[in-house]
Amino acid sequence: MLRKIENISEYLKESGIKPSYQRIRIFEYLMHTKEHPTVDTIYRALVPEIPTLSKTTVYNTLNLFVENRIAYLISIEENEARYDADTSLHGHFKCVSCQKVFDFDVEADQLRYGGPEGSEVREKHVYYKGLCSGCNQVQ
Amino acid sequence: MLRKIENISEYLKESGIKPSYQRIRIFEYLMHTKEHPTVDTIYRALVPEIPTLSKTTVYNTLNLFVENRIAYLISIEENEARYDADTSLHGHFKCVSCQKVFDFDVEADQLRYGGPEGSEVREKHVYYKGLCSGCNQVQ
DNA sequence: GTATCTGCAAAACATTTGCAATTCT
DNA sequence: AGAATTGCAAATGTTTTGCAGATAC
Repeated sequence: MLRKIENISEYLKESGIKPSYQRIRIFEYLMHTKEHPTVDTIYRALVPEIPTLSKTTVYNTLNLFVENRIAYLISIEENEARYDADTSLHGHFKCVSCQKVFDFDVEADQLRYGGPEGSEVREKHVYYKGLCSGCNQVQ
Repeated sequence: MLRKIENISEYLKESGIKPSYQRIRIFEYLMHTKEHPTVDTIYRALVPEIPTLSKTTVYNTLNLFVENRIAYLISIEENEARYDADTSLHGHFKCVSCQKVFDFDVEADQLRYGGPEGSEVREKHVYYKGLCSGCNQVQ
């Protein structure tokens, strides 16, 4: 489960990131959405409130979050990067028909094997592709 | 395990794909490599023998393979698509330092849960990121 | 002979980079 | 003032599209 974060500014500091206004707002957005947003989605959601915001800053900030491991880059979409502030183990199910992405539970003990011998696993990703229940019935 | 394919032309036909020369050669390449090649890699490997080959054809052909489910699109690389003709369940481990991708075994029973209720799972992908044994020792 | 497939060139995007302006302490 | 951050504009790189010529049945 996602750790309860009361103070984003403190959390960023702990993670080695200087808490600028833009960084706080972007992390706040990422933390409160379940949508695995793209850079464009984040930009469009925040630019009405932060009119000077640029996409470059969104790119820079997300790269910073990923490097400092407080967000995951979800590679489920081929053409564009998606981000998730929930770095706990869970699966993503992508419907090939309606394109929606659903989260689902993965038990930690279902992935016992830690990877090749002597290596250090930092992120575990599980994703499925198929037809979601809605699209499956229509067909 | 990957099904033993004796006759690529027949296999493409069975899969609903007209076996053109380019398609046969591209599938043959994909089947015999373990490298999860990019479009560019495939193109460069084949163009010396098929001088008229174009990248557009490689793109078209790989999209066709993915649609007809005889190849997987591996979304482990952010910037470029990689392809795999081995559609059996196995994991990909990507080293964040040397960028290499290693295959590893995933037991089917490690992913018991088939996905969200009522849905049809077509592909299961498991990938880890971290440091491979070589890069882990150096640090 | 008609459908399909191929491949060139151009277009469309996502992302990165260079650099100047701004902000923070 | 000095260092880091931001944001614009241009560059880069991958993938798609339009369309004409080639190929196959």
